[in-house]
Amino acid sequence: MNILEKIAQSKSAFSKSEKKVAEVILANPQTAIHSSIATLAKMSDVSEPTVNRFCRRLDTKGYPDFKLHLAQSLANGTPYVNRHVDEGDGPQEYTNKIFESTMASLEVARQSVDINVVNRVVDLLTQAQKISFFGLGASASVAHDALNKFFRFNVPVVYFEDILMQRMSCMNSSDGDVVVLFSHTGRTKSLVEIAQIARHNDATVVGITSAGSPLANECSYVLSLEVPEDTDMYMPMASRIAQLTLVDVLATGFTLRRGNKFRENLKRVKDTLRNSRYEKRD
Amino acid sequence: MNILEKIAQSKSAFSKSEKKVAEVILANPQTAIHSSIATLAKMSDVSEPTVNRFCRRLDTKGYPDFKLHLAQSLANGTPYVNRHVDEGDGPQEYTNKIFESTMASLEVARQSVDINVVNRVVDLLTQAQKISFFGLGASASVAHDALNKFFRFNVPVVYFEDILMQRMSCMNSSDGDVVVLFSHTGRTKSLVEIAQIARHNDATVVGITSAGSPLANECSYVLSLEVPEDTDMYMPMASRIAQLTLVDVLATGFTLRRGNKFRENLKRVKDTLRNSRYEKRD
DNA sequence: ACATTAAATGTAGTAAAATTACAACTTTCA
DNA sequence: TGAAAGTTGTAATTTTACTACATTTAATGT
Repeated sequence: MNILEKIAQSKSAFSKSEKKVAEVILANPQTAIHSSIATLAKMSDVSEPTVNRFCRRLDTKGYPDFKLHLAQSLANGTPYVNRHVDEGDGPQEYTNKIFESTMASLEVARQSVDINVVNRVVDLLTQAQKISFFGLGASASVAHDALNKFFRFNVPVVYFEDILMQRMSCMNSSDGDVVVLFSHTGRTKSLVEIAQIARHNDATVVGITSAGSPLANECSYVLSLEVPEDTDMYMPMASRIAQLTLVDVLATGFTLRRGNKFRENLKRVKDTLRNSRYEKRD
Repeated sequence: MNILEKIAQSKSAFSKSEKKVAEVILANPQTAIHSSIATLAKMSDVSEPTVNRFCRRLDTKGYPDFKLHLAQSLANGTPYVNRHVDEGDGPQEYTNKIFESTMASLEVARQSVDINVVNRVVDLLTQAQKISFFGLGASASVAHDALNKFFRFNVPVVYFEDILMQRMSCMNSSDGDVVVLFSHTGRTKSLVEIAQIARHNDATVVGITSAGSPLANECSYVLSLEVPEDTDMYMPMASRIAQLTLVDVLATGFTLRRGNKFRENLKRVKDTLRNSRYEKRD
């Protein structure tokens, strides 16, 4: 587990002086890994053995071992999980926190993806007669994005923002059609209804939503993404990004399945856009 | 750069004994990071100063510093550097690669963001009479998402997919209006025109695009995101996610600027959605 | 082939860093 | 208030890393 996270969490288990050490390390971890125990002790205004005890409390063998763990936590661009934005943060702080927590969420999401389902869904998509992408609210833009991606593949793909259009579209669906539904919570009533309608019309329904939700129960296949809740801002943030990344994964799987020739075709699609762009001169 | 790669590459620059050290480290790097210079010397059958010289040749300050670098390289099982999807990849591989390269891109993007501009743009947004979000193609869904976010803030916010609507909207803009334009390349002609129209009508134009592009030149403020090119798939992937994360940053800055009371208001907006959802029972 | 020089490696001593043992000081609760 | 548990610091010890220098090995020219 990420040791910075661990420090933040076990704060209550620390003694007064140990907390001082924790503060200093959390404030500038990059400095910490390049300091000796003596300098860190001085920075935290405690004695050297206190720093040592601090390290052991975190289940490391001692200071050098702790530094190693710290270095690893800082290495992989997935620094602090759960770095929530708070009131007093300036632009520098909140910007970093948002980026970092987004990355952390992606890491969690990555580990929660069921590869077998991914593979199965890619299968379905490559064989689909028609693909529909629907989502409401924040997930609408995810569906929108999926449309954009799959549109390039020259397959029949459908996306509606309007809930009634979505319903009508699903009513007209049939065997061989795939309906992909996006919803973080999986509790949006209208979307659950759409899933039901689509299934009654023999379409295959894929839900990109949270496991065990009402929507998940109505789907033929569920790609569940475990994403730390964005409780702070009352806005969906990380969940959306995880969904989009999953769309990238599906799109990538799709192109790989279609093979090399198909990818050349994609390049042509991109080239077509050239006329609508200003040339890049190097 | 990953130090293990570096060791492998600089093999020719090493002396005979140094090569022995390199071998041992490459063979079992996990052991190496937990060994002292003495044990590593014994394992490699060389003297301690040789190990030390080996470390310096790799541009580290000494053995402890080298261990730090090594630990970072080992963190997270070869982190995400240049992990491009290729032909033979199975679902497991391409899923991981996509997630990892997305995270890597976010890290790069984070470092390239100009905090001062972020702060300035948040300023503008909080004071705007009307906010418009426009983007075309892949960036359309980003604009769509921005709409969704800022709509919750109860500020006049506008988004159109249709290029003509976008133009008309910009023609009607006036002093105090802020137009935010999304484009990865910044070379889409119609979007550059929109920037010009908006500026002629005294609106403030914010570009979320690449620095130095034609679009950037037409904007009052440019939030440039440096994102590694997604050359592989001929599809915008990481750039999009970086833009979305930046939208999150702006939205967060916005709410922070508006203060605590405002955030309670956000909570109410969220609660309003409750009726359209199935209850969650724990 | 041998001498001369440069490079590489190791030995031994030194400095620095981390850890331990223990003493002094706080806090807690009867 | 005073004993016990917990916390923190001082000083000594041990471990670790580094430096200076001596020795060996390799390279080059005569």
